[in-house]
Amino acid sequence: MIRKHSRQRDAIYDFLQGRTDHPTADLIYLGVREKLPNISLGTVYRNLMVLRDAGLIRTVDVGDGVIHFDPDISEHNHFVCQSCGCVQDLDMKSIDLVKDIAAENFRGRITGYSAYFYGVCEDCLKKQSEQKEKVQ
Amino acid sequence: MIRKHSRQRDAIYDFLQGRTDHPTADLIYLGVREKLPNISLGTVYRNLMVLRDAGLIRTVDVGDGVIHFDPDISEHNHFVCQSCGCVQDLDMKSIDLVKDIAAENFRGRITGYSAYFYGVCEDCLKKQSEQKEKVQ
DNA sequence: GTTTTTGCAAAGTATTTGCAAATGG
DNA sequence: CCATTTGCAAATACTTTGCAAAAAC
Repeated sequence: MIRKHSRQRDAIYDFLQGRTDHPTADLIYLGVREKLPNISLGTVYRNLMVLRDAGLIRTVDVGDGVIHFDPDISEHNHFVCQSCGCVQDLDMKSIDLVKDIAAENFRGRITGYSAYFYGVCEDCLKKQSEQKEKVQ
Repeated sequence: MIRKHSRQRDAIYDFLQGRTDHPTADLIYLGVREKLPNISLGTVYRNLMVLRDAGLIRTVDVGDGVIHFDPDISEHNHFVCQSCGCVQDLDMKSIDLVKDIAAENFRGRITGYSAYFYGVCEDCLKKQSEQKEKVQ
């Protein structure tokens, strides 16, 4: 639980605000170090988990073995580009419908789900078609 | 790519066949060691990845930081019990519908998704209601 | 015989933790 | 002042890798 303020935690929180690129702890560490050069990676990890437990940020798992962090705490899903690795938000309607579909044939209680979608992002699709044009 | 047979790889594959409990590499190592006491953990990891790349088994990520392995290569989703940690198969209809819902407002190309559902499994629900009865 | 696979141990990667010192209220 | 938080470094957990020897074909 958060009991006191700390410049470090505030800096980490502020760094995340407005970002939609879902950085990893390592990237956050590098970014926050520009304002607080003495901050340590351990402190970054600790505070990210504290902020997560306080419900102020979210962790995002996209199957790459690294935790990503998201300042957007509203219920939404994510997309990972298999070409460039970027993680994007997914504005997904009927997000609860998915849970209902899963619960249909299941005898336990389903309270939620975690999902990520993968494929090729808009930018990489563009680059791919530009490459094709060059070849022709 | 698989070029030669090996007792180790066969034993790992056989150990998984028929299982629905999605064991981790470590558990597979312990299990296979009963038949091949000299097998090493590195060999287990190597072969699990070889089998996965050959499309003979699947890896399952349920957000607990450990890779689980599944001999069932058909498209299906998974459920993790937050009480006991077990991983169960989910017989989920309209599995592709989920992809379609996600693609609605997205400008890239979505080719697939990975999802796991969480909650309380049937067994743990039962245990919980038994506990309640005792207290009353 | 040549190539693949193994066992072992060491390395790698991401994250967590113990502890004395610093900071916050 | 006293409890929380920090920086540092060491530890942990899981997985991957290098290499000489063994196994497969």
